[in-house]
Amino acid sequence: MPARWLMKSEPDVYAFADLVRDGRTHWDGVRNYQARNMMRDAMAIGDLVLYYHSNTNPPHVAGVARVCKEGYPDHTALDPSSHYHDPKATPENPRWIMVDIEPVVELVQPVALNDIKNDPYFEGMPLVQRGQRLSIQTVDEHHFRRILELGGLDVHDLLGEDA
DNA sequence: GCCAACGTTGGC
DNA sequence: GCCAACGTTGGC
Repeated sequence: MPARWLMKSEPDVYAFADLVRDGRTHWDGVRNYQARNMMRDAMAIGDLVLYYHSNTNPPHVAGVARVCKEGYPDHTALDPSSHYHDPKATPENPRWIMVDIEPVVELVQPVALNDIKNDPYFEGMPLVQRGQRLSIQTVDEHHFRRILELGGLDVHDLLGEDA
């Protein structure tokens, strides 16, 4: 069973529509060890991702993406001209890791953070926990499915299951 | 723009 | 290894 994830992006920086336009992207710029470790150790090709828009009103899940390349060095850490440059990164020890993702489908209806917060079904989901800032989070299967439903998608169809 | 929560840095 | 200072995240 592939794992389920949630990845945050500010739509002004890189929205789900940008991912759809590009067809695929490097998830560069992650500079948090917990998030890095998940990309390095746990994310696998085929894993599905809830694409979450943060720092927008309202914050919401916008679409579904899929991991299409597993963890490898984030070259922006080595690039002095990059906003994500890290002087402590070296080619021998690149320090930061990224994965590639590709779009699967946009939600028919975006699922707002508030709707997730107000639904007891999502109790315990990291996204709604106080102080949770991680830009990459694991998502339980039942939470994942419920988000897709609320987003107006056919879950069985999307996951390739018999109805 | 505010600020709570949290992570990182670096002096000691 | 402690912890104060500082930076970032991200909802509101």
